[in-house]
Amino acid sequence: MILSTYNKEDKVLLAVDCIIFGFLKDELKILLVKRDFEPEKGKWSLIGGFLKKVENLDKAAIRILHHLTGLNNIYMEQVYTFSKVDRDPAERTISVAYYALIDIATHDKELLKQNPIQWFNLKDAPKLIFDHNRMVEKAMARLRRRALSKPIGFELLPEKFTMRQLQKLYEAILDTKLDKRNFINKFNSFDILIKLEEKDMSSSKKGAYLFKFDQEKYNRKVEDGFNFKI
Amino acid sequence: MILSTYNKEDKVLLAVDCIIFGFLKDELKILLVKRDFEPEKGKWSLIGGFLKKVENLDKAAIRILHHLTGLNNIYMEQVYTFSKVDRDPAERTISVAYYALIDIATHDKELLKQNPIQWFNLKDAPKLIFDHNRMVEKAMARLRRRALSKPIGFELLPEKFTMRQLQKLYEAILDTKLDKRNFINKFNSFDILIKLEEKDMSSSKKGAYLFKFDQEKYNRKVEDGFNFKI
DNA sequence: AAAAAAAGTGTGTTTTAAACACTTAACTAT
DNA sequence: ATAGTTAAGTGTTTAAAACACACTTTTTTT
Repeated sequence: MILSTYNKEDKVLLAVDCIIFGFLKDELKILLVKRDFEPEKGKWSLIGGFLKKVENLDKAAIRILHHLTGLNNIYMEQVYTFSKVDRDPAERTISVAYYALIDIATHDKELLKQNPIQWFNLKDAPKLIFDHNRMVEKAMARLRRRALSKPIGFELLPEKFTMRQLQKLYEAILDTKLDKRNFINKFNSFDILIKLEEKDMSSSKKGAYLFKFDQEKYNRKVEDGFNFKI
Repeated sequence: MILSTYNKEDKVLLAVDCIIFGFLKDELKILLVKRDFEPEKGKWSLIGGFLKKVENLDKAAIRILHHLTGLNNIYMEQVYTFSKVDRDPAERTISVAYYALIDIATHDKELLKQNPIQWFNLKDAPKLIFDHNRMVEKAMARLRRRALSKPIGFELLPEKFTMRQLQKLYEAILDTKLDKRNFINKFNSFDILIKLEEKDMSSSKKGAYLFKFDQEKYNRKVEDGFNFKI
């Protein structure tokens, strides 16, 4: 067999850029890195790198994220491939965007060592290089769609959380206010939460019951999907 | 500025593969091509080609589809990027899948000239090369999701169509039987159809009223989305 | 004139979504 | 000790949407 079949075809650089969402203090956040090479050195950027010949894109995303942040075992999902001809002024580069959801508190130690990396509130994140802002928008749209069709929260919240935190997470993602009672009724109907004896005392005198996800039921719902109508 | 910034990075071939769906005689169909080069010469394949340095992916998809089928002005949408290391045995190739919906009857003349191209019923399509069957599955999942969140049909049906055809289309996409009365009630509630005086006599003695889409209302619904719950 | 084949049409029931406000618990300040 | 403050917790009623369901009409064929 001829191995040079495609010889006359153009080859391109294939990048992977990661949109890492986190949630802390009722705010959706995004992890950015100060770029330390040209072009656009010193500007804020998504966490990114190049695909190597011997790995697939999922692997590349994991490797790149780990290399720049120290983060391990983060589940990522492909969002979209961006290919405008002059998106990177230095060289023709196509970039595949991946997004991930992580609980900021859990992963804080891993992150703190790393230097030019920082969480920003999604709302007041800086302007990013190239088409990275469009990537964030696209990932955000995906996250919103996901929140309406599957349970979300396991990856973004600490193991134990209050109903209020969960509601604030949905409010942040869907960018809307929700009624407390309807939210709880609705969420309970999914039957994926376990109410704990324990209370969280940090946000009120009375204290708020903590919940955790029933992992098995949660996963089943992720498979089957549901309809969370706002 | 240095243009050799990324010099040490690997470059790869970037392919585009097109999943072209059609609808005829109550059946969802897919357009395939008999591959005329190695590897896998003579096997059935999605319509595909390689990205050139000077075009973006959307443009490449349009060019490739036109080149192999003669089809023009077909709206395509990116689905997913496939990157398994050995997906193409000849050379490391990443492929971006695009899907499109077309009305078979309207485009038949353009297609007939082209030789090794053929419509297959989705159900009994042949085994395809590489990971193309997975691509079709992924595109099909996208199509299903799309049918539940936006109107569909404008691209797949002839200009004038019967309620029965529309229902059969939804049944084919969602792979389920729907109740005639409920389907009509539901669809009418979207208010995007115009009932014509004309009847289609081809499928019954009595004849069935023809409908067409109200283009403007249809487009508005595509923008806003809706919830078609089966 | 009866049979066959597809088209056309509406209602009642069940389920789901949405709106809505007061009580409880624990602390704080006087 | 008492009144005030703050967030937590909890159900019901109403409105809308989904679902189940069966007979009549039109025209051709025999």
